[in-house]
Amino acid sequence: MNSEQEKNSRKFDPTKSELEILQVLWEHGPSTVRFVNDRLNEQKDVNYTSTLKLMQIMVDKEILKRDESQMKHIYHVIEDEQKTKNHLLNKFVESMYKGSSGNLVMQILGNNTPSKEDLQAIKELLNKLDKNQ
Amino acid sequence: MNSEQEKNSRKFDPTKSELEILQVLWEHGPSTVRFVNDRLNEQKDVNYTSTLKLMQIMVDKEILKRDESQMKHIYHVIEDEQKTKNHLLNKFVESMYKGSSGNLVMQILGNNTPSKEDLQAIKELLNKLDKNQ
DNA sequence: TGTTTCGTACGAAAACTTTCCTATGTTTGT
DNA sequence: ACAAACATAGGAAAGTTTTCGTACGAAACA
Repeated sequence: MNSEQEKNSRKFDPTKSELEILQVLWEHGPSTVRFVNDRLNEQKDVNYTSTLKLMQIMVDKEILKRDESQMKHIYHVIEDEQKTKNHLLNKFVESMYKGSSGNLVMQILGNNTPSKEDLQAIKELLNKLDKNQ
Repeated sequence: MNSEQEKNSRKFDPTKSELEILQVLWEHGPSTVRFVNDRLNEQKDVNYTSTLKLMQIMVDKEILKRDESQMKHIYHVIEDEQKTKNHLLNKFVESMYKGSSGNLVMQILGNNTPSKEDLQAIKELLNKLDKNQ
């Protein structure tokens, strides 16, 4: 097994705060600490150096990478957004629905009220899956 | 706002270990600490008193309630399984898919491979929703 | 050039979660 | 009655995550 594969298979389990930072970076792309901290402060009080520290830790964990060529370092997420979300989704389905994504979908459709657009999009996706099988 | 409503609106955020205990109780119904601990030990090493402590904490947090009429206390989950799961699901959708459950379903259907039975069940549910609208 | 503002680095405190040791009482079986 | 097995209670230790104080250098600007 080479180091590339090791890196990919390393389990990636962001903490609550790390996830908040990831979401800012996913939404806005590579950013400075200042920018991320400003976004976070729209939701909650958090000190600049706290955000800095967290993002430094995330670099250590190889969740983020940073461009240090400027004084204001630019941070970006290493792993693809979809890949990470899919991983977290699978973990969620695994622990909450015994691995059955069908169960989860049924709970969504049954207990919540998805918009008509959502429903339409889902139907189309289902049809496409049918044709491909 | 009366205390009943406060109780319902109190945010409920089980930790990782608490969730493991909840899952045992959801699957097997009201149980003793001994039973829960035995189930947990099928997956990981954990001392009896650790499980006891955790379940006592969960009683404090009003996640569990216990019947102390016997020497072996019987613990049961206070909130309904579906309600709790729905709450956690909503939080997940909120933070990961900007609140759009449609987005989540699409990711599931697109990136994973649900079984034919799952797909069929989903279609039927969709049809039922259509008729009710 | 001096001072104010803004940046990173680092360590330690604070907060939260998890684990388990010890004390103590109850039940079971000999 | 005694010992062994089993139950709860409580607190402290260990582990993890989050927050922030302090130090110090670079940039902006009066």
